[in-house]
Amino acid sequence: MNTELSPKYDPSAVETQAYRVWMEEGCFHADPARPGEAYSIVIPPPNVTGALHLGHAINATLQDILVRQHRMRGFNTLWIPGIDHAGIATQAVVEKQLKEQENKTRHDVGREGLVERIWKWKEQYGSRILEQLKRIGASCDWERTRFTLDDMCARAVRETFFKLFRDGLIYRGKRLVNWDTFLQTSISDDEIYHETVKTNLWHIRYEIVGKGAECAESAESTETTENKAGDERNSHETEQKPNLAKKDFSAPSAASALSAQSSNLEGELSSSRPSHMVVATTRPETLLADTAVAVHSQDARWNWAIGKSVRLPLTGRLIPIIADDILVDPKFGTGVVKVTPAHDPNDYAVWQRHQGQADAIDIFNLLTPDGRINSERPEWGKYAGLKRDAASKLVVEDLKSAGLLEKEEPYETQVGHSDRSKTPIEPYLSDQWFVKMAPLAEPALQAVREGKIKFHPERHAQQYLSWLGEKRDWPVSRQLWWGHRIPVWTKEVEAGDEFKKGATARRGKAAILQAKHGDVLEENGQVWGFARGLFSTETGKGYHAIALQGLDAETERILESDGYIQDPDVLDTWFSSALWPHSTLGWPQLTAELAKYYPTSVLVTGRDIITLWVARMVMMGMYNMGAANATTDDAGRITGVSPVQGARGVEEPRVAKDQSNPHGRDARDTVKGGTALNTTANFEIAESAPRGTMDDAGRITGVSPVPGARGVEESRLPNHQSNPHGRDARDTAEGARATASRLGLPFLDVAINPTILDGKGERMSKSKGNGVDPVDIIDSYGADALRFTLTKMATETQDARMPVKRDAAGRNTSEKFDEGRNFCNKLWNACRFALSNLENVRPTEDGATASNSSCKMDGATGSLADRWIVSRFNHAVGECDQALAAYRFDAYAKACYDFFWRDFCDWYVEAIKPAMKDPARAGQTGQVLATVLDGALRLMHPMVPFITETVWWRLNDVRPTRGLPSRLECTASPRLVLAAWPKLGPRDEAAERVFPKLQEIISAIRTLRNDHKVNTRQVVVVHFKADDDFSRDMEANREMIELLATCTLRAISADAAKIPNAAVASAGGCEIFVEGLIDPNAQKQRLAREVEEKTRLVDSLTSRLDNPAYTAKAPAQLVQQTRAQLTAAQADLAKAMEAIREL
RNA sequence: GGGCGAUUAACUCAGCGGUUAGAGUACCUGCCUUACACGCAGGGAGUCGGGGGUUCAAAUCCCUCAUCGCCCACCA
Repeated sequence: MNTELSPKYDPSAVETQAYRVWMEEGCFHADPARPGEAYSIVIPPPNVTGALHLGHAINATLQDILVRQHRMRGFNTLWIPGIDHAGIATQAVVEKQLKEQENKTRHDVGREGLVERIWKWKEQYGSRILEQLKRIGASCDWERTRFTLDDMCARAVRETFFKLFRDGLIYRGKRLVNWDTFLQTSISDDEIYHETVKTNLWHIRYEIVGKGAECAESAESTETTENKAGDERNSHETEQKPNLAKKDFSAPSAASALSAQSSNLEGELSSSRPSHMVVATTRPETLLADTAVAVHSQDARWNWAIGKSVRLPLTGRLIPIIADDILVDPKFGTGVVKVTPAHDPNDYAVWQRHQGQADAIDIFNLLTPDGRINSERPEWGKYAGLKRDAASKLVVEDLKSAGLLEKEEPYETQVGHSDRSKTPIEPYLSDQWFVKMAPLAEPALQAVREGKIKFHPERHAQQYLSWLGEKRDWPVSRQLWWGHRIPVWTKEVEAGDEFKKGATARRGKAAILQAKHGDVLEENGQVWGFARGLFSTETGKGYHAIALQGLDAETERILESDGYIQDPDVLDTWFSSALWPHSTLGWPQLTAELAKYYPTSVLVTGRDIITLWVARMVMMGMYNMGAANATTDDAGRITGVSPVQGARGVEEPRVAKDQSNPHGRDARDTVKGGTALNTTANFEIAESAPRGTMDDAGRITGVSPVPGARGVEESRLPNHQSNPHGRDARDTAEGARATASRLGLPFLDVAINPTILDGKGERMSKSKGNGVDPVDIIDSYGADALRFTLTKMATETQDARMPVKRDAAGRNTSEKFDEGRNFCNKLWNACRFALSNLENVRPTEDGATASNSSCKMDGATGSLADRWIVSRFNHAVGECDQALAAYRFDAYAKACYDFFWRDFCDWYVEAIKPAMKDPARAGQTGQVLATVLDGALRLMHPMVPFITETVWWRLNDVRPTRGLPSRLECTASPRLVLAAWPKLGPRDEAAERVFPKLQEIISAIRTLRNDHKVNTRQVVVVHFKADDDFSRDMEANREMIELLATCTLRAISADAAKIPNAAVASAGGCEIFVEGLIDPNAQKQRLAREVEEKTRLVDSLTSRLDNPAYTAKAPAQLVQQTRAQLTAAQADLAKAMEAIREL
């Protein structure tokens, strides 16, 4: 290979070649059999909905930095790439395309047709995404690329669903869900965004109807029994009671109604009990499905009416007036709330709360799946079939003509919209599968609370904890066609619960009908399914449901030929994402990869999916991989599968809880607000815990490692389980890994990468049009430039703003990448220069040994510059190590930048030019140059891999042996990607003390030259007045000073005489006189500035020292330092003032 | 309503108890000094959002106000 570096840096040539070599040589491929501690990362799989933008690019870059650095550090490193099928999002995109291009809906093309189209989309965008990642330079193990919908993931999904199903953690229930009427599927809370919508608040009159005609009497009794507090107001009410009954309900005058209402609001002096209640709503059409109105039990305006009814407008149906102190805020509005359980989450909660109580209320589903008023109730006849807006309009009109519309006022409200279809969502009552969260969430909370998993920056743990702490059950079914189909087959059972009586007389799949509720189904000792009885409150029918454990087309066929039907729904896309860290490694098979690389080392992701994804991965990782299912060695590696303890171990803790709950209600199954799930709408019969036993014989592969008692116990009882040793097992890396492995944690660290915003502070996204395609940036700036800039932006302050503008080609771009490009260009050219110097110099003949002995870097004979740059390099190594260990990528980039550009290019390379031309010294300095260049390339490689790799090849050609093996590790490696990470070496304090002083005086001379407008090439004559030590240092480095300051040193001594007509400066603790620079004005200006500065400093230091508290309380060393500073500053000031006087 | 974060040079951001607050970009001056003009040398530029407090010492810690952003909940 010709390794010569082209004079002009051409990113695309460099990138193409380097990446091809890495791929051809399998540099990214991980082999679990190879030695080395494991370091593994799974990529957050990008959605296959479209191409990647800069948000993905920064995420990939940061992971690649970690992966490359650890690979160089000798870890057995694996980075798994992959893509997410992104269920609803992808289907929505394809459906939209279908509509736009062919004007068809999914129903026109059918399930298979649509899924086929989505697969095509997936092929197209999936490969585009992988291509983008490669262009960025991601060093993923492409042989292990996964897709959340591939067979490997599918097996993990089946296994997990099966386990949850068997363990009673999955149930089917009627729930009020967020319904996307366009896509006709439920969506999770997280897929909703709110938009402010201008609408009206309609005040509607509901006529109060007593039980029979005896309103007054019943009112009285209500008061006496229920009102213990609020006597004052009650006395009003009691006195006013007689006026109540006689009212014309049908058409009260507006005036009287208004006055009645307003006085009611004040709760005083109302002359009569109102004949009606006024409720306000933004959704008048939902009143059709009202099943109650609620008031606060302590609200004297209304509590007398509790137990009475109101006549529902337009339908005439009577609905009860109930008390609900949670729903109703008596201070808000009229104090009366209409209750539409099937169409409002709060109202649904009311319905739940009142279930089984004396004041239980009804629930009617109002809508059809496509968002129209349904025709389930005859009373809705006129409105049935109307969509939201039409129904609303008509209802309002009808209310108006019936005189029941009290008023109509403009109102702004937040309306939930589906993130996928961008249409308003409707609360909708439907059958869904749910995962119980409480038992899964608790251990996941614990893992973070106890620091087993650490967030970086730490504060992000809070979001995780607060979300998981709610333990809201997870609705996992989606009425979609793109995704993992729910692996449950059901068959109606005629005699209601016949399935419960079945017997497993025969083994084998033919015996499924005999399987009874709670049976583990097996054949030849191989478990294949689990049976459960379901009961539908809606149809009143019983169902036999079987969840399959694995992917087995044959079994599915048998089931289906037996009349079983697979559930049509698919799983929430996050279900498969939640398994990602272990499913990609082969689980449920116990693969070598799983044993070696799980738990993964770190998850790098954006903060927006901490709840959606991170939390669920922890839960499912712990559930599937936790504890007793595998034994581990001391380092936490899985060494084998322990005998599966069977379902019993899992059951026991659960059974204990269930016993208190004989009706199958699950008190743990709560929704927000502490309301227990009402279980009469729950399909599941769970009167006994699953009872299956699992055969542990004959399991080789393909059978799940089932969590045994221990893991589950731990997770169930976390609060009793304070760390007995009082110390965090993370004290050692090995301990951390062992703990994580035992608990099944998917990763040890979570590093949150910044969100990329545009110049206006808006989140970058395709749909907003402010998204930037990383490939566009790579095309115009280069991948390394992209990576450098993104790395530098990866600060702890999360939002990274990036002004975006449009380039000539109409692509989005950003000037932010100039910095990265400049850096890469500098890097290229500096390397080219260094290498051309090295080419011209013979390396010391006998290689490392000779050079090692001839170059005494920490002795006195090496040049100051040589010793200094090695020390600076070691400083940089320390900075980089520290930064990367703390996930401070910006600090890593800065350390590289400062070292390479400022120290190496600006000073070292300039300083050694004469030495490299001098055959007597070039050998030695060449070794240092080669060695430091070697180290710098290693240090920067994770961030800018292409350019460093390319230069590395050239360096290997030019200098196969660098020298200085004792300082910098120089293990021969033909490929930088596989070379060793630099070791932290010692600093050279003397060199780092003296060199900066030389820098100072050089800068001072340069400044004088500039101030006096001396021509760049004109050599000036300089005298120094300096102490003996520094005089010696300057003398020793005369060549460097003269070169870098373009000057000749005339006199250097402690008593150098003042030179007439010389420009004067002081720096590095000495006085500098530059001959022949006569520009009194410039000189005056400069001295005046210096006097001002020094005066300020002297004042500041003086006042500090004058403060007795300071000298008494501040550290002595600091005080001493301050004194020394003051002395120096005073001396400087005196000199400057004297110089002014002499002008 | 609850939580988190931000506010530092014209712009984008570091710094998070201790010298005269830094970088990149932009700007000004001079240089095409044969590695690099995507560069070199030099320079100007900030009462660290306002107010209070703690401390010998505050950009840094605490309180408060203002503005902006994000997350969660909710608005009948």
